[in-house]
Amino acid sequence: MLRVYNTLTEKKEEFVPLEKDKVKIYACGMTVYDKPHIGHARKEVAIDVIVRYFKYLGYETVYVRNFTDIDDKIIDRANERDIDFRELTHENIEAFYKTTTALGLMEPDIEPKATEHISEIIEMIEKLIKNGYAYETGGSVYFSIKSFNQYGKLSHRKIDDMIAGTRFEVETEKKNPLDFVLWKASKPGEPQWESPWGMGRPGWHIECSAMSIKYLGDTFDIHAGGRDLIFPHHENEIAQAEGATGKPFVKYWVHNGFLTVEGEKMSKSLGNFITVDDALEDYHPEVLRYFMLSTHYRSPIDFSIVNLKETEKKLYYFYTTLKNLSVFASRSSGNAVRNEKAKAFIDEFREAMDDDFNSAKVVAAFYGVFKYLNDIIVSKKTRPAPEECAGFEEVIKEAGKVLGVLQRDSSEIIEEIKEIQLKRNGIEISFIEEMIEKRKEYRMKKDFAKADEMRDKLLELGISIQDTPDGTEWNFS
RNA sequence: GGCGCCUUGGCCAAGUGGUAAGGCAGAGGUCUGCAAAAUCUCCAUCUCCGGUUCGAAUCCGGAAGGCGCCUCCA
Repeated sequence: MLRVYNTLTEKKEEFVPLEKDKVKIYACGMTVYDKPHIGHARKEVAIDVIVRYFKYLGYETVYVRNFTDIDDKIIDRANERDIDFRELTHENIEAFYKTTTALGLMEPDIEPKATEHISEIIEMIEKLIKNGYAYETGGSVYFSIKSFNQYGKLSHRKIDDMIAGTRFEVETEKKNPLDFVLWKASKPGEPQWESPWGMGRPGWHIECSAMSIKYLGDTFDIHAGGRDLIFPHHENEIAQAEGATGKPFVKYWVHNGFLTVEGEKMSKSLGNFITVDDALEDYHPEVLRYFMLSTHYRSPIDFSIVNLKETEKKLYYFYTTLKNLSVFASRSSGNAVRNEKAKAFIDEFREAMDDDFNSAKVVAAFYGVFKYLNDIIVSKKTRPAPEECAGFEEVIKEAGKVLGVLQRDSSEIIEEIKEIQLKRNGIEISFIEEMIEKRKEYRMKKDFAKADEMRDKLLELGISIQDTPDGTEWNFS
């Protein structure tokens, strides 16, 4: 039984889809005023795994992820660079796609853009005015939060408390300081569209309500996003959607925790702003992905060098084991056999994922199985039959597919990781090969003192070597 | 000022009232020319103080520390 934590009820609930065997998911995508950063990556990986697990369970999924390609920040950035806002958003959308490809994220079924849904937005605003939830003033339209008596139900706040804590300047045309803009009258030179209230553009929250309802219906199963979106963005989305349709908007609200960098919040002012591109310079995409999954999606995660290196080591270990395993599995006559241990692993995997997508627990389960495999494979006595080895390969791939890891060819990915490590450490591979060659010569001459010297030199650079039946191998330790 | 979250061994991290998963690091063993890799063994009573309970890391109250949101933010 799958259980999902719902921000609305603040509890883990049994997942029951609105429509049998079907899950409709909307995840708030980027506001494309800048390049995607690693916080975006975390959110994308989290929702990606959630969607993958639904598919794994046999649900038909409809996954919608939007681009908000018009808002104040976009206009400001475009003005700073003196380019058209469309040029800016196009650029950042391309950058976003680059990272989703690198991180192996599934493509959503639908990717609507705000600027392509202006008429739906206007329609929704008209409904809100008609239903008495919104008012027009000076060419702009605002949502009146006082008129929506459930306002605050998602973020569990009281309106009066929020007003007391208001720190920003109250815009005079608003009836209530917490009222938010649905349609913004445009200033000269700004992007603008025609509307019943004059030229203007949509407010920041309305696009998600309009687009999610258009593609998923008035009520759908899951709406996801970062924690920070709970208020005001998602709170406002509920007010808009339910105000317009009169129906419940979303059944389960899912929010991922924040990512910190070396213990601090990531921000431009702290100078610790890391784009996905930056991160991919130093770490393999699958390492980044696996790192994101080693902590439960709702918990905060700290992006630190120590943590990343540990993850890198883990993946390296997994793929090395997989490589050894495949040697035996390839002798299989054909049919893979899942023995007790293999079945137990899959059970563990499902149980963990059923518990609010607890990928951190899956990580532990992976450890268990890899450790077990390393143990039994080395000995001829305990080594499972080739068919059983193939069975292990199968279950690892099966679980790995949901997390989006361990699908690649072991040898290839090991080489890729090594390349990144060499680059990161500024070491030439030719130097390593030279040292290994020299050591080999000394060893042939039984000059172990000299041979050890070669090894020590490599060790100083963080490189350890292993003598295997197939020759000497090296890796970063 | 308001609302919410977090605090588990040197570090990272699961823990859903029933007697602390896993990993890294560390110590010791096997293997090895020596190593490394792999593997085995060892290594915590859960920030503090009260309370509920036969029994609490898990529930309640309080304290301390950290964080987030309330303004754009995944």
